[in-house]
Amino acid sequence: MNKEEHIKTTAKDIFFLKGNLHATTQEIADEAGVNRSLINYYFRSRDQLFELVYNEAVETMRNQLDNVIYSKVPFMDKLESLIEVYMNEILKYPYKESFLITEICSKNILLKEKKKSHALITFVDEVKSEMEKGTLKKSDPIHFVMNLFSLMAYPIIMAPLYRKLFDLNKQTYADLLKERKALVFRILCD
Amino acid sequence: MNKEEHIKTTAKDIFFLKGNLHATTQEIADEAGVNRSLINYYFRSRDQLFELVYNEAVETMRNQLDNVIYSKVPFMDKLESLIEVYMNEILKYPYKESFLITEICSKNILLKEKKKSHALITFVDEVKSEMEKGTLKKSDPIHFVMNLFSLMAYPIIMAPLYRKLFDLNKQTYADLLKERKALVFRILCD
Amino acid sequence: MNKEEHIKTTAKDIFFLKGNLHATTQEIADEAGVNRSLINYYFRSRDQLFELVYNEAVETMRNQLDNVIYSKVPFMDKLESLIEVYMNEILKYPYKESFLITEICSKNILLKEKKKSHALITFVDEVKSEMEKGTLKKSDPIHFVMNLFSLMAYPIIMAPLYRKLFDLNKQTYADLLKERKALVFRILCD
Amino acid sequence: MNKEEHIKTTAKDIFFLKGNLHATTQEIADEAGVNRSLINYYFRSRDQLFELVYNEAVETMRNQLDNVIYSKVPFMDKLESLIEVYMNEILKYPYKESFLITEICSKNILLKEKKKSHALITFVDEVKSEMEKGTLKKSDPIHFVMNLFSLMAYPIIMAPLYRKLFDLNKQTYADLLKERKALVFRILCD
DNA sequence: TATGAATGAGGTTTCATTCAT
DNA sequence: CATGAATGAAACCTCATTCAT
Repeated sequence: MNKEEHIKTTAKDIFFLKGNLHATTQEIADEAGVNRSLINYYFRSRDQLFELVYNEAVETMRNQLDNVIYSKVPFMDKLESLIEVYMNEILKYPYKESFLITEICSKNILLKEKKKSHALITFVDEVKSEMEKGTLKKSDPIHFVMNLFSLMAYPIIMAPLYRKLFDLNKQTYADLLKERKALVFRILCD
Repeated sequence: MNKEEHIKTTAKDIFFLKGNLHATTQEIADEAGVNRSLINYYFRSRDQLFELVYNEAVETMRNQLDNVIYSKVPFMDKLESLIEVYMNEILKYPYKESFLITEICSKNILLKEKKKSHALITFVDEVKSEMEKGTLKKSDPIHFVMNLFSLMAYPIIMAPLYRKLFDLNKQTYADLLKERKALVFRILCD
Repeated sequence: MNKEEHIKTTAKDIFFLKGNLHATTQEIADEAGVNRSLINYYFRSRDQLFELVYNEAVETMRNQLDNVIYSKVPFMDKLESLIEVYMNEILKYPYKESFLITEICSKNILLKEKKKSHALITFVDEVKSEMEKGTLKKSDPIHFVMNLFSLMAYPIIMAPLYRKLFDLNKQTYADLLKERKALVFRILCD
Repeated sequence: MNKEEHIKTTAKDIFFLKGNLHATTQEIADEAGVNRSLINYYFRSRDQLFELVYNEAVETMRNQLDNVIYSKVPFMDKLESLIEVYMNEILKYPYKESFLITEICSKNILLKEKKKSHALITFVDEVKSEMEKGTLKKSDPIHFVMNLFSLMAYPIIMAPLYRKLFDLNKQTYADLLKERKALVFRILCD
């Protein structure tokens, strides 16, 4: 069993699945069943471990979305895939987005990434062209993108709140989220 | 100038406007221009200060929404007001929601509040009756509520990310958000 | 109601009756029902308040013992009175002795008092002369004094421990202590 | 040199030999010649260190007394041993008893220990049977126990006071205490 | 005389990190 | 490769005390 990889996986789960973004090195070490110093040995510092697993998670997501966006299928099929892929991914690590919000957005860690995402430009262009064709309702494509991601992400990252508010158990809520895949599609395309 | 109130306001801004949820007592004291111990003098501990300002912010929001929901106006007008009020409020302290996500949702702080919100039930009932009348498209009212809040909140709490992705300045983004008020209404009621 | 006197009495009870030698000014103020700053106003500092009430308690004790020692009665009567008076006094503020032990003995606060107690010398002289007369068993009078005070004080300051060890309620233990008055006398004089 | 053990020993001496019950972690660290945080590393908190060394000291005492009490020797020999052992032990850490008085007795830390000491019961029974045999003067055995421990402990824990009162140097007082071993025996058995 | 506000000293604890093996 | 020991930098909190009415 590769300890380095094991620590990374454990950390990823603690941070982005369990949502314990402020887990200490001790907590991670305990959960992974290794000595705390080992974390420093492999990753130099807690922050570097964090950054590493965060970047890996982002990378995985980006790859999947790129695959969809650059696939040669009609737009509507692409949109459907995108919803499927994105919602599945975000369900895997719901707190990765939370992290985006609280940590990255407030500090300006984002500023590091310089170039605008090519995949994003590609997708926006397709949206624009669909609007011109009349297959999508006309509006600023940015709104389209925002709507899309809002409708997908927010109910997932706010799951605990909504489950509480509407008194829903895990399975019921999971079913609700599954329904949303079709629902989101309909809202955006009708 | 009342220092107690001033510390509270400063803290609220640091926590929920600037998004520095982990601000130390020293940072808060410095920003407020007071001696650090004064924070303990008034609020006993950092945590109690935090809880206090958080609860106050939640309370303010709740009151505003209640006013809208219990107002005697036609549903569509009510929905319009609700969008107006909620988006304005969330713009005031965007990171209050972030806090909800990362801290409250992951731990089970939510469990404290026992009863389901009466205002929420009222609103859901109205949604249901509009669906029966045919003025809203039929679906699970929970989806309606989720859609509504997703479309409003997510673009605001993700503002820094979107501004970066689409390379937009503050004003442009603010205009975009203003546009959304009508847009969200249309999406839900089309 | 004289607040200065009231604070003093309250402090004395907290310190030497309840045994809370480390009571804070706040605790004392609360118990006395006054503002904490008032304590500083009257007594300058916590330490000075402490010293004051301690000295007063010591003074009271000393006066009572002096009265007995300098009284013109036969030695055996004097000894009986002394036991009566001392045990009653120590029951009033059992933790005053504890304080002696932990605080005064370890630091050298005692060094301040310069002259040997005249009353003590008087008493020791009388013990010596009783020993010469044969009414008391011969030994170093210091041992006599130590025995006397040990037998009286220790069971009182250790009351909570003994009550626990022998599983005795308050009243039973009080009765036991009352019995000791005669007992101590017998042990020393038999 | 094992630092953990060394810290414990140092703390024990500071607390129960020197009588500085309120020694700070810094003082202990300085005295032990270690970094202050090391105390937390090994013992988690100052309180836990304190409890640990206190319990160890109590345990040592208890073991020694148990050995004496459960030894198969005539009662009078046992009593002599008990005096020898107890006085030696209490001389080692005189302030351990002080702690008992001020801290434990006033709060109800004692309540934790549930069962009555078996050794104590054994000893009391033996005392009772000696009284019936007529080798000890008849009285409540509790008084016998109290007398015994009072005569041994009090002059030791009050040593600084008595040395001052009678103007005795360390050696003279030590000699006096040594004399007391026989003296206490005589008083109880005469 | 009395008090609420404000301060500063001093203590404890947590935690990431470094050291030495 | 792995670990236990050790360190130092923050952070927090409590409290006595002082200040200004």
